[in-house]
Amino acid sequence: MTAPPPNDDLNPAARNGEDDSPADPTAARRHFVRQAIDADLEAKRFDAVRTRFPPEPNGYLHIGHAKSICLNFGLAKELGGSCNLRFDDTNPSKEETEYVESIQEDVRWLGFEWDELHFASDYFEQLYAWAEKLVTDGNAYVCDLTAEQTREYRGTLTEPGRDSPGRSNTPAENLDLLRRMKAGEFQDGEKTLRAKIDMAAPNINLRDPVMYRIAHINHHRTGDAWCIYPMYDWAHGQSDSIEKITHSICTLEFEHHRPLYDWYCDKLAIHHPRQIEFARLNITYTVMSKRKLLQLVRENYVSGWDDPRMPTLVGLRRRGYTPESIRAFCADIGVAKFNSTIDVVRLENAVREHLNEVAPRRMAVLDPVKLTITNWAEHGSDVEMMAAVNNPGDESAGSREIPFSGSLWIERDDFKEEAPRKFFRLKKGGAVRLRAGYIVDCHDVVKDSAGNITEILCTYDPQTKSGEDSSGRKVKGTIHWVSCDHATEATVRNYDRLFTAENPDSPAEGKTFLDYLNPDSLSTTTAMIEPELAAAAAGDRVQFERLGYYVVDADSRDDALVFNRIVGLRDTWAKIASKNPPKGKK
RNA sequence: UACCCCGUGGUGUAAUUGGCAACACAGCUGGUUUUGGUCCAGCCAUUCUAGGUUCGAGUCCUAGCGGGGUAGCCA
Repeated sequence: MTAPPPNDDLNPAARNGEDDSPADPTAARRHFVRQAIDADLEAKRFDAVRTRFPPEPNGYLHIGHAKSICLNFGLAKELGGSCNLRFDDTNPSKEETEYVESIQEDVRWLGFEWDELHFASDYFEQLYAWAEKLVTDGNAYVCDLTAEQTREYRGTLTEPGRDSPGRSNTPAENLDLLRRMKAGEFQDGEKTLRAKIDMAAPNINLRDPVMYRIAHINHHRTGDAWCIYPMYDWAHGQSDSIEKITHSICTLEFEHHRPLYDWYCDKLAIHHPRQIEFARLNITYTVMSKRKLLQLVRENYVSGWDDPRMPTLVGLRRRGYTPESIRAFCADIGVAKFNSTIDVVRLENAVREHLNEVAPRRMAVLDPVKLTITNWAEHGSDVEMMAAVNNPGDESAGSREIPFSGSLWIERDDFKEEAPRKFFRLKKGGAVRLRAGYIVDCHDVVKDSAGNITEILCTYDPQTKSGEDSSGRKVKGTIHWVSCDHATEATVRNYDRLFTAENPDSPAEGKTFLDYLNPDSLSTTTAMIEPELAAAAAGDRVQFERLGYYVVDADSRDDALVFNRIVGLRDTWAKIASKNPPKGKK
């Protein structure tokens, strides 16, 4: 048993970290939770660090949970402690086994392994025994008020509450009533067990909070064994205590539950963990509430919990995010009590940074237009194999051979008949480097009757072969391509942000978050891809040169590849182009 | 208009606990580059306000202002 010191204040002034050597670069990076734990260890309040991640199995985990997971498991790892996974399954009307499984998968996918796996429902027997103790000690009573009456009696934020008639029952009467509640003698809602604290407390959580409610519902683990179920406050801290958790880390909205958390542990005189609250994660251009995510799924705004546009872990996984990048993101954003919103570019940047190191480069043309090399006949053979490096930043990634021919697909965007001064790609009368190929000069274009360009005619410069250029020519631009005869088709799903508003959670008058759904959050196209990609398997991540990072989707088949855009490359040209809007022409 | 928490560049987090406001991202300049990617260099702050204590305040004190949370038999 560990009694808490009187001062649980986490204000900076009250912090008392260990005396870190200033030379330790990580010392400055320690967030307030870490500092509090360091201080507790120093003060011998606890002998080790034991944390837990306590999800309710009523939905899929999202990036916000990842912050909590990284915090709890990370702290345990850093400090040589332990971290449990515990399902807070005290409300059988909302919880399902499906979620229990997905949550475990998600935690493991993120790269963490729990020391012990528990369910709050495993503690129902102990919880009940403790409830009888509180009753016997005169610290809890059975209340007859209806839900409606309970609300009325509770008072308001500015007025104190009134005592429930049950408050004057004797312990013996309460014990009898509680046992009959447990035995199923009463209907749902007929009675509750309430802690006897203070109906005038300014903190409403202390106005005789409900401990047990009656619900004749089948529980996903305990079946029909129980018809009374503990409330969060009654179950959570006690579960922490049973597991000898030292630091019970939760989000800010539980801050004024802490006095109740402490009250239960004190009255029971059991191991007393310290609850510490931090600000939950908000990210721009998305929503994080389980209710809203569920609505997006149920009403088919997305294809499911694992839709690549969802901020769920299953969604991010399918989108192609790496666990490393999510962990890096969580470490990057820090932990504090200030309610902030993180710019989604931070997340995008995290995955870009990781993939830049590990994703092999490949060429794919998403919006193909044909480029014909009119002097290719001068070349000795129809096809020439070109060496292309897999990652210019990583020599060990090696290179591959790609076929080059007189008939190529290039990106429609990479050609303009008349181009602005800063356009470094191909234009009529201009030249461009074909990546890992030759420099070509454009002399003409072919158009259909509607005036659309159907073919671009170029000559190649034999002196300019990639890697053995003897021409001395310099061109401003390099573009990607694939050989028509060697390319294969693939479906490419270009995903974008799900919402157009930075904060869909605060809609304008008369609107809802659904009014800000991005109609262009998914655009699908058929791309031409280089031969090397034919062997790509689901989950493989590559960089399509000059475009972005892509992952092979689970829907992909050997004869019908599907790629998801994880994130685009940083696009400086788009910035320049948007600053100098084209005049007149489309 | 009750109680609790929080205010540091555009965004987020630091500041050896009273001693030159730092790091990252974004933005802007420029350089390198066979990806307009990567990489490199530079620029970008009256620490919410007003008083006070002090040789010295982002940090301590007082008052104000602003933001968030709380009235489930949800978690």
